Formats: sequence, C-alpha cells, structure tokens
Amino acid sequence: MFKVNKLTDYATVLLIEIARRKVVQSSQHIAEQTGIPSPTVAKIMKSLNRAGLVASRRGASGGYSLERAAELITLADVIQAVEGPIALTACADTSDEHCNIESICPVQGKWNRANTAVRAALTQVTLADMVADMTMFGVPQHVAQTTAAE
Amino acid sequence: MFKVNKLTDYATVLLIEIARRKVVQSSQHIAEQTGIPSPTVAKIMKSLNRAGLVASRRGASGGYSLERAAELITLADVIQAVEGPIALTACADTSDEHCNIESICPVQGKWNRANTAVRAALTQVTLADMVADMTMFGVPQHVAQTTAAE
DNA sequence: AAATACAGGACTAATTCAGTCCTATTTACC
DNA sequence: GGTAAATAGGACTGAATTAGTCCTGTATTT
Repeated sequence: MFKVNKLTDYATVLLIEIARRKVVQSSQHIAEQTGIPSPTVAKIMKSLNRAGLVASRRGASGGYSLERAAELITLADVIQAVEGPIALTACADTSDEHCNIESICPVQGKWNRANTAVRAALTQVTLADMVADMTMFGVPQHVAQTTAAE
Repeated sequence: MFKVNKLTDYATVLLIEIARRKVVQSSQHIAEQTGIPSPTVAKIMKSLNRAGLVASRRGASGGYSLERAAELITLADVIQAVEGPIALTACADTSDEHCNIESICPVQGKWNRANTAVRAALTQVTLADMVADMTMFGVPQHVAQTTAAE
C-alpha cells in the first residue's frame, strides 16, 4: 500500500490536538490527550519544531503551540517535517544516493512530473481542512469528553 | 522521505522498456535490456499482469506486451498494481486493519481529502508522459545502444 | 535553588521490503 | 507426442527501514 509513515499520521493527530486547544501544551499533556506514547510524541514534536511548524517554550509551564494558523500549515509541510523531502523515487532527490540501475536510469526526469503533481496535491490540503473533516465525520468521542471535562 | 517502493520504480522502467519496443518480450529478455535482476523482473511482471496492465503469453516465444496504449496507463495504475491501494494512512483503507489509537482516530475522514488529491495527481501522469520525459532529459546511453544494435 | 520541560542524539526491537527459489501449468515447435 | 521455453503462484530468507525508547544536556519558571 502506498502510504505515509505511521509517525506522519501521528503528527497530524498531534497537530490537530494543538490546533483545537489554543494554549501552550507540554508534550506530556499532548500524549495524554491523544493516547500516543509520550516518548514518541516528544520525538515527533522535535521534528515539527525543527521544521518551524510549531513554536516551543522550554522550562516550567513550557510546551508547544502552532507557529502559524492552521490554514497555513499544509500536509506537504507535515510530511516534509517528519519524513524529509517528498521525492517519489530515490534518484530524483539528493544526488548522493546512487541509482544502481544507472544504465537505464541516469537521473532522468522520469518522475519529475509525478513529484510535482503529488507535492501540489499535498500542498492543497491544510491542517484546517483536516480539523474540519474530522468534525464532519463525527466528533471523536474521546476529545469531545475531555474537552467538555475542562 | 516520502516515496514509492523500489519495485514500483522498477515497474516503470520495465513498462517503459516494453512501451518502446512494441513486440512481445520474455521477462528474461526484459531483464537483460534493463539490467534489473531477472527473478525480480518476473515477480513484478506477474503483478502487472494480474492488474491488467500487460498481456501475457505463455509457452515458447511467449512473453509480455502492453495491454493498452501507453497513454492510457497511469502512474496510479502502476502503483496500485505493485503496492496495492493508494491510501495514505492504514485506517482509511480496508477496515480489517484496526487503528490502535482509536480513541482519537475512529476512521474519520481526516485523510480522505489528501487521498483523493494524491490519487488524482497520480492519475494525471501517464506512461507516455514518462517515456517522453526520459528522452527529453537525454536518451539513455544503454537503451540507445541496444536499440541501435538490433 | 529546584522542578519542569524541551533539544539532540544513540540505540534496540519490530516491521516491512527486496530478492530468490521451487513447483505447476501452458504453449510452440520439431 | 515429446521436449523446451515461458508464465503463474506462492513460500521463504536476508536486508533495510521504521518505530519506539532512553539518556544526557540546556533553558526557563517559580
């Protein structure tokens, strides 16, 4: 199956959680809210921070918040933050990886068109869209509960 | 990096080879032409045949040929043939896989929009496009040689 | 000063993927 | 009719990637 990493899927869940509440949340807290193991959350949040998708505050009562509006964070951003560049084949990307079938694949533009098309598609979908889709398909019980509980 | 399987990349190479010559070729022959190991070629060709992208003829002087014109074979077809359904996340696909974070991800349409967009993007790129892109970026030495030799 | 929380990176376990091989079936040709 | 050539299907193994954990250091609040 053609799919994104598990971690990328998690990342969207985390970002949606952060987008819903507007306050700074510790990675520990986010883990509890989402049910994703805390070390894993920490790892992902670091990537998202490095990529500039979330702002971090250290120290007591620190944590993470969105760096910019959910409308301005695209799925392409998230995937790139967690997995690196969106390049459907290895040779299209960094030229330090050498294609072992060079005789027929001398870094030609074979896949360029596809890369561009997929990147464009993923740039069209924003975090805000995903939040909207979620509630459309039925508000998740768990989040609804915990949100109400506060 | 967000990318397709190596086998899918191979598959495009194989299909391009088949598209260039119009005759029926054995999987063995295709392997020699492309430099991809013959058992691997055989495996991929079986998938492509099952998916209806290539026609097969058994027995002596048998082999494979395109089932339809290169313009009508899309990258989405190839990916689906080799990797299965294009579903960016596991839970969006067959419902027999159970998401282990169900509390926050009860098979919601979170990723639907993205799946649709990516599928559309990959449907726009055809095998004919890839053949064209290849020659545009410089005719591969090897294929040029062997083609001339016959 | 002490507690809290992020930053970076090393390491291990689990999963997936790539590649090979074996047996059965079909077809061409002598 | 027999033999060789080729695909069909599937099982199996080794390699590579991914997911997950943990440790040490640094910044910040109270």
